[in-house]
Amino acid sequence: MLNSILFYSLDKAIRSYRRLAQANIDRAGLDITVDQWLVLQVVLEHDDLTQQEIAERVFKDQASVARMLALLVKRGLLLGIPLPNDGRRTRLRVSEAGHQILDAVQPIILANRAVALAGLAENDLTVLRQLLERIAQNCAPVAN
Amino acid sequence: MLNSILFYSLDKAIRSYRRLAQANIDRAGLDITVDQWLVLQVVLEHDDLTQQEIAERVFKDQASVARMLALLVKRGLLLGIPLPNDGRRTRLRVSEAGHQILDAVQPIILANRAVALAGLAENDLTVLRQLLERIAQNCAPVAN
DNA sequence: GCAAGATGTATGATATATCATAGAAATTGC
DNA sequence: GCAATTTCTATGATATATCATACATCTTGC
Repeated sequence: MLNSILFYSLDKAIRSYRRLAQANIDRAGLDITVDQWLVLQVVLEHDDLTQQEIAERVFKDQASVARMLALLVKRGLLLGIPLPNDGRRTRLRVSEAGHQILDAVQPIILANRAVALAGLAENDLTVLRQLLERIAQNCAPVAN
Repeated sequence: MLNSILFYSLDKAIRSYRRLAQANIDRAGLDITVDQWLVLQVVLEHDDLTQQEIAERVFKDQASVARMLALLVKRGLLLGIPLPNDGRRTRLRVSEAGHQILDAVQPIILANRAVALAGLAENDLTVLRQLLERIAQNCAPVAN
């Protein structure tokens, strides 16, 4: 039975949450995806990362990040300024429009989390996080 | 910090597992994706479901399932036989090639699960599943 | 300095995710 | 029995996921 498979529950939980999050962002009239929001947030916090570094932080791959960044720049949420010391890269900066959308999304994300985690105690979350981290570690390819 | 966000851990765990699973399937020389495998497995168990019903079982949407079924038929893993009592539908059946690939993938999936869940006690899994189900339920849209 | 290797980015190909909608076929209400 | 509604499937548009690879640029070794 599918229901007895742990990964089914995992998949279901994350997909449910993502749908909820996206629905609430859409409902607020904000034109951004959850994934774009995440990348934008990472750039806000660190504007000197390579695509690969961003990819590791958001757990996507470099190709996905490259396309998302191009889209965010195209939409005017990010600015790409050529880096003088490395001709391959551009320094990314969140634009004014980007800041506005991040500010608008922030409370929605917090509300979503509250809804998603309703009824879970602080201790539950700690246990959950530990188990999930263990699974991720178990699955990680041996680096070397 | 991203690391303190539960959904980050969730996303990371499921993505790690999916990558491991796909890598091992690929390594075995089997030409099927994890998602295709899941759909094929569902059809094997119930050959009279609508796309919508399959979609609910695998927690995808109908459009995704439609495309995956078309691809599975095209690849010869599924057979589509028109249903006499409903001109809109076709009865899906797993082909001989489909059975072969399911049989070949089965042990790999089991091995993957063992690797992913190494070090987790039976009790951990129960707790984990309950918490994940609760989250999914919290996020589910009110049906009516 | 320069050749070899490493790093950073972009993109093609294919698969999946989602919404919206079109079109066909079945069901319902009356 | 037929019109209105519902159900089922397919598909367009756009976004993301992944691998592979092309290409430019940087770094290292010597």
